[in-house]
Amino acid sequence: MPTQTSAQRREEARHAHRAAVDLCPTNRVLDRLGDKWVGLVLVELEKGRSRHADLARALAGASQKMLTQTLRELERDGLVERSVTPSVPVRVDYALTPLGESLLPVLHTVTRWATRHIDDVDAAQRAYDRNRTPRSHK
Amino acid sequence: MPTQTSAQRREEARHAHRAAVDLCPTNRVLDRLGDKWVGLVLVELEKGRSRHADLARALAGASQKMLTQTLRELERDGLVERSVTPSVPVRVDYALTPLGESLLPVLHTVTRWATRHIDDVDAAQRAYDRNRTPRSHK
DNA sequence: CCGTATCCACAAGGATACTG
DNA sequence: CAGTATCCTTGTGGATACGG
Repeated sequence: MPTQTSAQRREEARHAHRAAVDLCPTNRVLDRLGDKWVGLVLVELEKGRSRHADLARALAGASQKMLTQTLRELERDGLVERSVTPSVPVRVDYALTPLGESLLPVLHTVTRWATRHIDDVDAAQRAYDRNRTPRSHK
Repeated sequence: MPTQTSAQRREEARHAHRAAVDLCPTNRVLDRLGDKWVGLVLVELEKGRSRHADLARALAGASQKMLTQTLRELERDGLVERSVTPSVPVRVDYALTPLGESLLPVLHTVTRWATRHIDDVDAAQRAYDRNRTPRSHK
């Protein structure tokens, strides 16, 4: 008589595998890169140090909350450096750290693939949708 | 007298910018790559064609629903090909398409950066957290 | 064996208003 | 100017059960 049912064993395996996935460096990086505004911020900072207000202008689609949150996460990861100049009003600049700059080539690799193959992806999506959503007339 | 308030103009700009972001090939790809199980599936299929059940075993952490959903999305994007052998019970295999294989080097670039620099990221996070959550004793 | 349908919890993201 | 706090809507992912 087993001390655990097979369902119990499977659930344990699920949790163990999930913990491993969450620790996996690649997945952690993909996760960060997958955040909605991270790519845009990196591209913007690649042009050079930038003030908060300038970033806000460049990322007009992002809410103030999301912009700040994104910058904080990147700062915590050591990818972005935040520097405050205590004037009145205060001036806050953001810049890539060396670690952040080392990530740029990775981003460029993604961008290159995307621009080269996005047409293929679009075509595939259209073909897929065509076969599943046949023209309404029967 | 302006026909729109500045608040209205800013909101329009937000929406316009967001639409552009959603269309941007790079962001679309980052979005897909950021999906929780996409990286794992690609790594698994890189080893070769695989049955659904084998993928389920390899991705023990993923629920059946998410596994299927992930595979569908990748199929729709033209990255993965699904083939059904109508035996009893049915046998379903998944394999990378040439387009999917062309994405592997991109993934490897991410993996390489991640394994090389994850220690730096961890150190940065610890340092950041240390300065914001000072030891409880005062 | 493979897939779908439901229902559900939680996290991500956004709108707004307010502070130093 | 930069940031925080609050509230709210939506999307993502998971558990479970059922069907071909």
